[in-house]
Amino acid sequence: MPASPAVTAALLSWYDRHRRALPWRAVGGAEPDPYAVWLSEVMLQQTTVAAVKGFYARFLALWPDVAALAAAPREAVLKEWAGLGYYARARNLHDCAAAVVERHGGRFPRTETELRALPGIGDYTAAAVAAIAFGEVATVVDGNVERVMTRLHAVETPVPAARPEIRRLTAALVPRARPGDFAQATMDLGATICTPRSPACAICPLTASCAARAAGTQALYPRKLPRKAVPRRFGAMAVVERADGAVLVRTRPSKGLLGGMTEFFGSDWGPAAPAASEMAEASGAALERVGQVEHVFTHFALTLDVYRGRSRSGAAPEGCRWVGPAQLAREPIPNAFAKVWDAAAGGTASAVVPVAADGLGLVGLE
DNA sequence: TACTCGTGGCC
DNA sequence: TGGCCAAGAGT
Repeated sequence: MPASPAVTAALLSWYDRHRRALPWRAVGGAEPDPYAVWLSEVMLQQTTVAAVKGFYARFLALWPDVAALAAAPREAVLKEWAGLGYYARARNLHDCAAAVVERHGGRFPRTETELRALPGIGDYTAAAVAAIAFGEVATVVDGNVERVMTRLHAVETPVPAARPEIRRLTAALVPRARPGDFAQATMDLGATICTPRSPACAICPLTASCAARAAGTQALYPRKLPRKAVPRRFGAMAVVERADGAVLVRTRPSKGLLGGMTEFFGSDWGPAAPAASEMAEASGAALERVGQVEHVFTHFALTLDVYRGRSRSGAAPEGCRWVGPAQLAREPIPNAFAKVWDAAAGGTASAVVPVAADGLGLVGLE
């Protein structure tokens, strides 16, 4: 399949002048570190560059290579991932590191097929690591590439049904010489020029070849089917203290929503929040309601009534445990529950632990 | 195929 | 304010 020299050349030329400087990118033609490429690609799944940068730096400092990450305790990996979202990625990341050590002697395999067989590596990440880290001629298709290609060719089929067509269109443009740069160029273009809203067509290197631009319809692509409305659920969560200042927590089931993460004592989530008396009885504590927090997950919104109080007996309800401040700081607490902590701590001046605001919450636990 | 699975920023 | 969006994977 012959490449399209004009579009590919224009894109690579633009990339050579305007590529973004990102921490995980090798500089000056240096060899990319496959571990760094893989780690960044997993973190970047459905996640913005801005959100990833701090997490990436901390992971690389704590675990500089795949063997170090494989040897880390699972709880430590989850704790460092807390706040980044999609926690199955953290579990798969850890499993993948172990698999690379066990199956491949601690070196990432270089082919798309071998990479694809590892935990947490799907079609996109396998192609991206193969192309960027190893120079394999792989077709990398992410959300940016979809947007660029559907505009370039005015693809009328909505995604995800258009994926096979988008893949063919992309594959026809991949150069044998610089497949990794081509992939990153297309993604950089999608992130900075061919953006979802208000694309900067006037300064786009592909504007002369773009079918949507010629028709003035660039904003219509990629075509998408309407989504369903997100339902709302209600529940309650309580920050319960023991006399010595320990707090009641429990670990969520290892799979599913926020799998393996730590939560405070709480109710199930459903059409209505439980009554205050119900929460008090189940927790064995005298509770006061201190507020409400709102959190929007991908497919539902959650409203939690927040309670705070002191245990009467010091007994932990079934499945719960007491943790002191030092241990609490090591717990993997997702942002949804960090909001609960903040609301409980901010409820009165006599909050157990002072809370500052650093944008990540839980500063009072450090 | 269609659903599950976080979070923050944007307009 | 709320819907949309972001370098997707697993089931």
